[in-house]
Amino acid sequence: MASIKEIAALAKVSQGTASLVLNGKGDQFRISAPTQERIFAAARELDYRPNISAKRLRSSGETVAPIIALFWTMDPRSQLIGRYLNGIQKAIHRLDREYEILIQPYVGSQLQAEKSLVTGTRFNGAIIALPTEEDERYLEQADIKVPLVLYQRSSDKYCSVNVDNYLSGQKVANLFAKRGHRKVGLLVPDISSTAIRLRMSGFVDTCRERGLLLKEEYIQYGSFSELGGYQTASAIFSRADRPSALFCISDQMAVGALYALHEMNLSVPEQVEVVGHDDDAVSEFSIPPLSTVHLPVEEMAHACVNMVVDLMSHKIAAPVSRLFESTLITRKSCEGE
Amino acid sequence: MASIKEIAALAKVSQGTASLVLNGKGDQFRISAPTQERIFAAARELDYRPNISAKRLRSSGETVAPIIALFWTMDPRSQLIGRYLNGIQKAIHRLDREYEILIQPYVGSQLQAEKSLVTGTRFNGAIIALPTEEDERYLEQADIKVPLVLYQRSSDKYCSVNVDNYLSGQKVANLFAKRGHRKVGLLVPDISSTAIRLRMSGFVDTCRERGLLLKEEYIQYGSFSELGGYQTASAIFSRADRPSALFCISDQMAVGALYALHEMNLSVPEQVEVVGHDDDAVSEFSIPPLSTVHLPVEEMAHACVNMVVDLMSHKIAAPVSRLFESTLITRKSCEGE
DNA sequence: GTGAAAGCGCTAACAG
DNA sequence: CTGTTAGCGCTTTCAC
Repeated sequence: MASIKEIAALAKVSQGTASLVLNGKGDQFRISAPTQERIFAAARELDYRPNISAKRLRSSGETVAPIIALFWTMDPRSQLIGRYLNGIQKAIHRLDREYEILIQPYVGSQLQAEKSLVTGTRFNGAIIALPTEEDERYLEQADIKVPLVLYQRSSDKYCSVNVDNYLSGQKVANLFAKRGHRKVGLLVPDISSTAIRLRMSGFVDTCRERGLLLKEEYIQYGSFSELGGYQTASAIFSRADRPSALFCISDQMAVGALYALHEMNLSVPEQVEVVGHDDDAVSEFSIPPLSTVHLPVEEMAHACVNMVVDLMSHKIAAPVSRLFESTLITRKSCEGE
Repeated sequence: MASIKEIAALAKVSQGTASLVLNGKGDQFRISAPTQERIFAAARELDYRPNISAKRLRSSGETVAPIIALFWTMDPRSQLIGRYLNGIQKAIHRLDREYEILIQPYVGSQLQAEKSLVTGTRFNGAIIALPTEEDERYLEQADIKVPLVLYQRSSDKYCSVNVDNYLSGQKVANLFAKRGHRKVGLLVPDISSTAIRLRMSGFVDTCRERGLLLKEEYIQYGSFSELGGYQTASAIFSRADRPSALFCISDQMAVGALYALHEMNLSVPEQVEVVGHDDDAVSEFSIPPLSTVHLPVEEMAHACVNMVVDLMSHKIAAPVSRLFESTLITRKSCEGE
């Protein structure tokens, strides 16, 4: 990467002059037009980009606030980011000190490509949201010294903020049992995620215990999207032998499922009861309104921020974790008792 | 902010030693335990946070890629970020050079609080998404030298990527006219945004031209959310004298409106036809599926990235703008001709 | 009008 | 085991 030194050399001026001109102060300092043009030409030729770190270091009249990075996977779940970000924002606002927040998108299962995590050269602390199982494995074996908090994951090695996912699955299965269902279905996002696996096993295990029939054909994996829900629900309910209740481990999928059922003239909740997961904004206004497992996203975001701040200021050292509990929200698609 | 120098002084060691220890290399360099403890204690006492810029500058074996910042408002529209981010990500991936992307959340109408825009000390170029009208005014009068692209806004002073919002409104009004409606309603997000105002005037003007009746009571302002759509639609349709078609300038609001209509036993599209705006993922799976104005978000994201990159490399100087056209997608809530 | 030089906070190589 | 030193790339003050 070309530095300002090289620009100066090429334009046959001193570094200082080059800096002035490149920062638009040429006229102010009355640098002659030809000189300015030579400098700009050199910059264009060498494709000059100022080094932000150097700029910032030097111009450090402005005190630089500590930086918290939020690693977020660039996958279909990107929908969820809005809600979580709002929580983060509010939590930071409440702190006594200023922080900069920087969102670092990364490709799921490619966390190891993010060198900044090990070099610690971009931020003072980080929150890693929704890592895939592969990413978790990478983290467990890696030696990361930057203060780190995992969101929606648990770990022995790092701090974490999580929700009892297994319990969430159990709650839904118990609800189905109480409602007198015998045959139940399950839609699972085809995403590598411990959280989703736990919700699934909580549900599956409890179904077994309570004698609910969860045939293999009643479990379908689809993309984390309305379309995924539509396709998988269609697959399950197009058979003659169908379940009377359906758990979708994502509200987005549940919305697609509701549509599929509507299309097949199966009425919800009369013929099929449906429960989603997450409590997205839309679920209160779907037709019918969707029963769902509410994730305390804002509270968890808050906890993440506090934890990473404490970690940065060495107030906590050993990995701690906070476990939240989700709540079942019953709406028309599957009323409570 | 305490620097490593002060830590070293307080712990009575040299700066070098302090650096070693604070970076976890104490054991590796066999710094004695008491010394290490003294250093850590000093750091804790002075609440030391390493200066990231300095770290990065120094450890610059890793070449630092130019940084593109994406300014995004922290308001209810945060839902939209997922789709746009995906577009950005893909566009960057296609470039020959590496870039870092950094998302900078900011509070709507508070863009002037973001000093980094004028100091240019955090990124090499920036995209500003969805500024409010107040933010636009600030930008017009400010003297910002960092390469800048406005997304979903137009400007004479800066580069911009936009869609013909006025035309979008016209298209919907024309559709309603063709469908033979006489009385029409309008739901508007109560957000300060030029884009939304233009969509609105395109719709209102064309309604007038084509002789559609858009009474004052048929225009409602609500929050950019399902709830907002629900409330405003309820307000319009609870009267005896109601419109037969409804344009919601946001799919999220449209979803709430669909629910309100369902609740009032007004069938869509038989009694009321509904058209949304944005083409969110959900609109294909609402009940009934929602006709909507498709925003070419991915293409626009792509254009933003290319533009800011060209700006950074001085390939373009004068402000240029690209205008996209939206397309009307007709689904069951309001079929085409 | 332009150049020279100092120094932002930090790390790493080298001494001792 | 710990201290000293030389910059990383940039801006800015002060000379000339």
